[in-house]
Amino acid sequence: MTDSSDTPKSSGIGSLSLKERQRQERLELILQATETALLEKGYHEMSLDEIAAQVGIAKATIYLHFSSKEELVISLLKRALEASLHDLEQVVMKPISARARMEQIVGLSCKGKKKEHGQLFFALITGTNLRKEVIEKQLSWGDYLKKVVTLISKVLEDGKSSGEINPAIPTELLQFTLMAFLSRPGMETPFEQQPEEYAKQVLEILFKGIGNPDQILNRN
Amino acid sequence: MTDSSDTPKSSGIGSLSLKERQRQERLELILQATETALLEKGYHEMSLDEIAAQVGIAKATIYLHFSSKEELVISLLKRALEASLHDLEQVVMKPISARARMEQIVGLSCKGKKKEHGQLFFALITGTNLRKEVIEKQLSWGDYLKKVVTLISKVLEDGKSSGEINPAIPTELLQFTLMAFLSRPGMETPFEQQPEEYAKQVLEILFKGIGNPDQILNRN
Amino acid sequence: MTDSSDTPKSSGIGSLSLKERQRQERLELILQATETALLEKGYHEMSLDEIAAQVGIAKATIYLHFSSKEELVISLLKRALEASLHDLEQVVMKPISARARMEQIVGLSCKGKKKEHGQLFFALITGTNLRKEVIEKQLSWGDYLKKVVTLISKVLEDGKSSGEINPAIPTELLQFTLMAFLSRPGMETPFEQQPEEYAKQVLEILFKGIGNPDQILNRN
Amino acid sequence: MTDSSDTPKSSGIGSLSLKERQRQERLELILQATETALLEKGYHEMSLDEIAAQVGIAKATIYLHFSSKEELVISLLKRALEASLHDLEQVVMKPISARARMEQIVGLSCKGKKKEHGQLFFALITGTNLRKEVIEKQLSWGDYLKKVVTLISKVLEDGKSSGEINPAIPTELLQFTLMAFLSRPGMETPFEQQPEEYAKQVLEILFKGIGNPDQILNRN
DNA sequence: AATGAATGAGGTTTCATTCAT
DNA sequence: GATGAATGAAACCTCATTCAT
Repeated sequence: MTDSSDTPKSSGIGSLSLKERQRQERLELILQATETALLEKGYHEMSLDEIAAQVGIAKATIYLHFSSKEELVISLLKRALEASLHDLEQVVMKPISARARMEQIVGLSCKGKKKEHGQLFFALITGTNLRKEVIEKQLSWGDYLKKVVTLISKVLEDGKSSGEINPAIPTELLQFTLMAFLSRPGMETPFEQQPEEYAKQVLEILFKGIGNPDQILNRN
Repeated sequence: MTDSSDTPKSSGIGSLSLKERQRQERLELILQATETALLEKGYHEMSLDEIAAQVGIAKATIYLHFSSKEELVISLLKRALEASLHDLEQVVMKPISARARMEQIVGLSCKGKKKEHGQLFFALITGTNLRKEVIEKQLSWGDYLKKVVTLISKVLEDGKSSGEINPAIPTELLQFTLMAFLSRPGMETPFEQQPEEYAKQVLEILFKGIGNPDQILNRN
Repeated sequence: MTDSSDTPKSSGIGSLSLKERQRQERLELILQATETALLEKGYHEMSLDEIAAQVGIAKATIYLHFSSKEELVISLLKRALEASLHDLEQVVMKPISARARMEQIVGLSCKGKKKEHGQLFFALITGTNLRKEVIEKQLSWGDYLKKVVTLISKVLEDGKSSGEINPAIPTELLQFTLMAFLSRPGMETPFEQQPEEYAKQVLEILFKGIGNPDQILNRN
Repeated sequence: MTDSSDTPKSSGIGSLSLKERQRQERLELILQATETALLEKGYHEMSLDEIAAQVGIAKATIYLHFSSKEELVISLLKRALEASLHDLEQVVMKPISARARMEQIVGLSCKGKKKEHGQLFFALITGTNLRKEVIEKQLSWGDYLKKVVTLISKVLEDGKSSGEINPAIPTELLQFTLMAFLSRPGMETPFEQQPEEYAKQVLEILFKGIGNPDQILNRN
């Protein structure tokens, strides 16, 4: 109902009124507290009482910004998804080789965690414990996935065009292969502390394969 | 408290008494209903009222088999984890090439779903929405992962020994690479309906890489 | 409904049939377990599961002897009340001085505890946590009290007749005074381990009072 | 959790804010309803549904004042114990004869009932049916008894010093004797409607004893 | 605008009691 | 006759949501 996009009531004075700025700050605090709680405990274990206490406001005040608990979380996740989509787009558009871009994409999925936009891509949703129904309908998860796939496809096609990537492999399969490295299966990645190093290694494998080069040479 | 491993009183007649068989059947029904509800709605959204109604028994009856909601779910998941570990072990021990075994392992993660032992590996836990604390303490998730990694490592080492797999790649990285294909990032795999075909393709990529063979040859 | 006074079905053989004797033994075990649990935990905290387990029978078997949990406890208490009334009567009828009998009555309230008939008199009911309604209607607590008072009155009247007790004191007041020493206010009595010694001391006080004899003499 | 000792935010206006006063009033209503139910039915038979209905509020509202059923009852009893201790202390400190004070102490145990602070002393706890464990741990019943005994001892020692009480009788025995009259054995006291008259009579007996004065005189 | 207070709906759990074998 | 199994009724407690101030 009430949304973060509410326009301030009086834009006459300079820019935003003091009240309005405070309001925005509070909204930000609520979202941050929610993010922390959500990643730590998941949707159901997290209570609005807790968040209000964390921010230092009354529980009812949350309802001035969001019409329900679900809307609060959805709103948070939407922002995160948009941000991750934005980041992904930035990388995809870079004027560098396809492999270099792929490396950065894999790196993206390791950074961030709770700091920047809350991990990246899939891992974000995984830990929330939201109903699938909600994820699909409210977050348009399907649409999100499609956009991600489209962006990634562009890089892959670029790779094929430039001769970096084997054009014989169907793009659909390449998509899935790359995306498999973007979520985490509940276990820590190796090189957890050095995402760049990790991404480099993954790409090396991805491109050269794990097969023994001797046998491959022999095969030809 | 009461567990599925309770041995029947074995009155010596034939096999299991009628009562005992009925008991086992109902326990199985409860577990199935729970699995369905768990995968569909997650731990919190699922209620015992619902499960009891589904099975056609009174809610209190569930407590004859499990001492709490948590124990019910934990018990279900434990069975599934053990089953998946068993399946994995079977494959690992087969006297076939490492690559063939890896192909079957990847295939395992696609089959089953709710049918056989409830998906496989990680995906199973992902959708439950159980508290991390519970997952670790009650399910020994850490131990489970270690066992999986150990089994997979065996195949990978075998591959290195037989010359199938590039020995220059650290096994730790190989482990993670393979496991990345065993969980699903919330999206359908391509060839969803033909796990074997899908597994074959993945292995092809995994071994040969996605790099353009021409360039690779040139690089040497 | 079913009561302990059930007559055996076939009294034809000698005395009681084997079955019947076993039945009586089991009933006794149930009552004992109930007494223990009742004194330890009170009516509500005590469960039939617990008692059945203690005796080593199925919970449903208890219902072959008593038609409800309440009836079981009532039955137990009734027996105890009757027994205590019997003991009291024995003492009252003894051909000894009133004071000696009073001493023994006070002593009665200290002995027994869980051993014999479960404490005595009031203390028994105090710890059970039964609804007052039940205590009155099912146990006829009022009738019980009346009988106790009547018996005690006899001793007191005897004391007055024999010149031991001051005839100027109303018997009603004497009754209450003596009975005050028959229940315990949730605290241990002094001389807890020597009821006889304790009873002797109480009687000494009861007869001579706690006033300073010098002043009393002076007063006259 | 929230306790009756929470200080109002004291907004500086006059005394307590309207909200705060209403809050206190309802808390008082809850406690009264609880007291009634507790004395009437005991801890287990009494339900929060019932109390809420009695007060005319929702069940959940009770949890705004007390974090659990147990805490509610404990809180009620604590207040009553403290009040009774306060009353006792007032009497003990009065600059009147020991006997006069003892008379008032006995009188205390008859007044009040549900009206003032909920009976007095022991009788209060007796009817609640709380687990012994709780009574001891949460209510510090042992400590309470000790304080009562200490206060009473003071009066008794005073009596010995002033020559009112026979110094040959051990104080410990005197304590118990007096306290025997402070609890009620489940029966009504005589002179129920005139506590002062009753107390006077008890003290008369307590001091002079029930022995026949003629015999006592003769004995000397 | 902000909040403290109130609540209704729902969930898990316990047990005395019944019934088919 | 004895029992294991099944159950219904009820209790406590939580929390997202609303409302009066």
